[in-house]
Amino acid sequence: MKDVAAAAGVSLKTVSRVVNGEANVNETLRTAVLESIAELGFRPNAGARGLRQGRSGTVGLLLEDVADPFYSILSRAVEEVAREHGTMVFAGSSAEDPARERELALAFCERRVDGLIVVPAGASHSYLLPEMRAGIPVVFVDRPPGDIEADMVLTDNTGGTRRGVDHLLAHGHRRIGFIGDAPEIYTAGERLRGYREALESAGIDFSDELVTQAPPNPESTAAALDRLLAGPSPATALLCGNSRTTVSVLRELARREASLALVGFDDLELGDLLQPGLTVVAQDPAAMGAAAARLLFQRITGGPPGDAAGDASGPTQTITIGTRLIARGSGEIPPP
Amino acid sequence: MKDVAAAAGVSLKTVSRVVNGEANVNETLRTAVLESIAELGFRPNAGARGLRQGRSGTVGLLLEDVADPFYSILSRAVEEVAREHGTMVFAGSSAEDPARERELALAFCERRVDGLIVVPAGASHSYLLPEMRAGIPVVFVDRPPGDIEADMVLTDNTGGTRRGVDHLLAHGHRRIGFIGDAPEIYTAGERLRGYREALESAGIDFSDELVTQAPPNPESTAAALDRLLAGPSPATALLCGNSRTTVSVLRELARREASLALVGFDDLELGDLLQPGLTVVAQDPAAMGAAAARLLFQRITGGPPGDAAGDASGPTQTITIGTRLIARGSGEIPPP
DNA sequence: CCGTTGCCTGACAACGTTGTCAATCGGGTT
DNA sequence: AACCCGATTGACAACGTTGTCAGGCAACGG
Repeated sequence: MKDVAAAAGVSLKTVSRVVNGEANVNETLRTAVLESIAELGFRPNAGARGLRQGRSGTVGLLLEDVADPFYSILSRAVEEVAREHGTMVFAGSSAEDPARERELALAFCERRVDGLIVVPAGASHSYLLPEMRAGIPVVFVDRPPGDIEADMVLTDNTGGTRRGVDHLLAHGHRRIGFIGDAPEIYTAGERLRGYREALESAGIDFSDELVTQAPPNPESTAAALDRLLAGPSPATALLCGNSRTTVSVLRELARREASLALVGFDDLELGDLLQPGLTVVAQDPAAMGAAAARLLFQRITGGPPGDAAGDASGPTQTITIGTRLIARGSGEIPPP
Repeated sequence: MKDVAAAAGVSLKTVSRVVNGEANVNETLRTAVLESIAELGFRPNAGARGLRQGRSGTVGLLLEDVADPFYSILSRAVEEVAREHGTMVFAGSSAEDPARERELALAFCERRVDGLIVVPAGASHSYLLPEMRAGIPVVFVDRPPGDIEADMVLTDNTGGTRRGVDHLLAHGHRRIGFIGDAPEIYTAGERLRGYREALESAGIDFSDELVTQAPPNPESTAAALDRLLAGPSPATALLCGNSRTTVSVLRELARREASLALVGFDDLELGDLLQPGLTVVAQDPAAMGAAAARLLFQRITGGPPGDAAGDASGPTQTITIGTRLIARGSGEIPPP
């Protein structure tokens, strides 16, 4: 910038004014400065600007895994909203490791991100309190934070599984199994709750042997299927609590050449091409990402105090995103 | 940092020394400083450090679409390598729009990224020349840059389609169709070349009516299928030039209840669950991302001059990543 | 003619950090 | 006793930008 000023024969400050499009700069000088800028290939240093102004034009996005379709779609939605605010996105994968989550979050904070969107991996997030007090807004997505209060964007997990079970009930099933993720996982618990509620509303007793809560690996899923299909009155339908479980179940069913009514939670890319098509309770990761980003930027921009939606320090908000049942065949198989 | 220094009763510089783990600091003082840091919740400002040191600990990753599985896997691989170097990744989606690509790339440069990994959308990249001359290394992935010379990481596209065609030939096919992306796209051209070469090696005449080059939307794919399956000697096998085309073809075949031998280029998540399983020429996006990132960090770190692999200003390198044929059924259907 | 106003410009400090250099101190060397 | 050495510490400038403030100038009203 010093060079540009010298080349254009003006002061540093005038170059700064031109770069920032401030009013009250003589048109001749402005042109001269712009020419020098082009000639020298000058590009303002966002870091230095951030240092002076206190804003980096940067947000951090902390996911379980950038490569997971659910999160990558969410990520893209965040990016789009950030773009509207002239902000770039740091993305990082926690790999479900609380230590790594923390390490990444603090690394983002060292980069002085203007805000943080976090899919919690660990159970404790009090390590973020100092940062939040220092003025970095944080929005949690998909799962609530462990031990602090903050804005959240969640899926209507309970309503989703309720809808899935209702769908199976409507097709005549009474023995409906559920295979969900480990009970420590927030979403797993919520989804199980929806399953129970739906059965209860239908006046059907909850039976333990129809429910499995385990990590979604092939082995435990196969074992869960064994349990479901064994015994005198086996399950005729199954609700899968997450997409990895759904995939494992599909593989296992294909291997056994077995079939039963199936509804998955969370959509799969090629669900319509399977035989039969996969019926799912679809989440809307793009809506979640967009909602989280909007919430975050409201906090960053900081509306007038008192305006609940805009006040940077207002009470925390929770946004719940609904689910959509997509019937493609597998969920409409009647009981034998 | 000033506050920490005051609290610990030392100078700014001593705090800096402790933060950076420099030698020659009295153990007592070091402890005192660390205590003050913890107490005040001090976190060093990476922007200011970058300003002084000339390194931001940041790289930019410019993709077509963060949400696309191919790129999101690539992205994760880049993140892992960056992590080893204590570097965070800015990710951005160009949406195949050259203007947006440029805008994002320059925004990254304003943030003073230490390097740039780019999947080119546009045909011209000379706009990056000033930045590269200013010392920002750039590595291109998946496609070569338009009009500049730089490091690249590419898939062996030609070898991949050759392998796919060979596979179909080995299963007895002689009328093998090819539906690829528009000819402007680099990878589409390379893949078509592999198709031609494989046919040539087998002594089979290339026939125009078996080849379509068009954007991978459902309509043009359906039209292409029409052409392939019409006429006196229709195609008995088909090689799809990219995964979106593959999906369109699968949908269209399902709709028509038709079937033919099919090999896709680029793997699909649930390819093994389809009936029949989808045979593909799989790319390795993780390997591409890792290779690109390693190349980039070699340039950033800047090995000894003369060391081709490490010299920051050495000659450009091109790394080619091989493909893998995964037979799952659809490519092993014999001709009627 | 003079004070006022509005426009335009530049000098300077400050943002938070680190590299450079000088200063101090205890101890060993000649 | 004079000297040198290494270890330890701090003062200060610099990185590239912008906010603050003051100064200069022309037009304007009185």
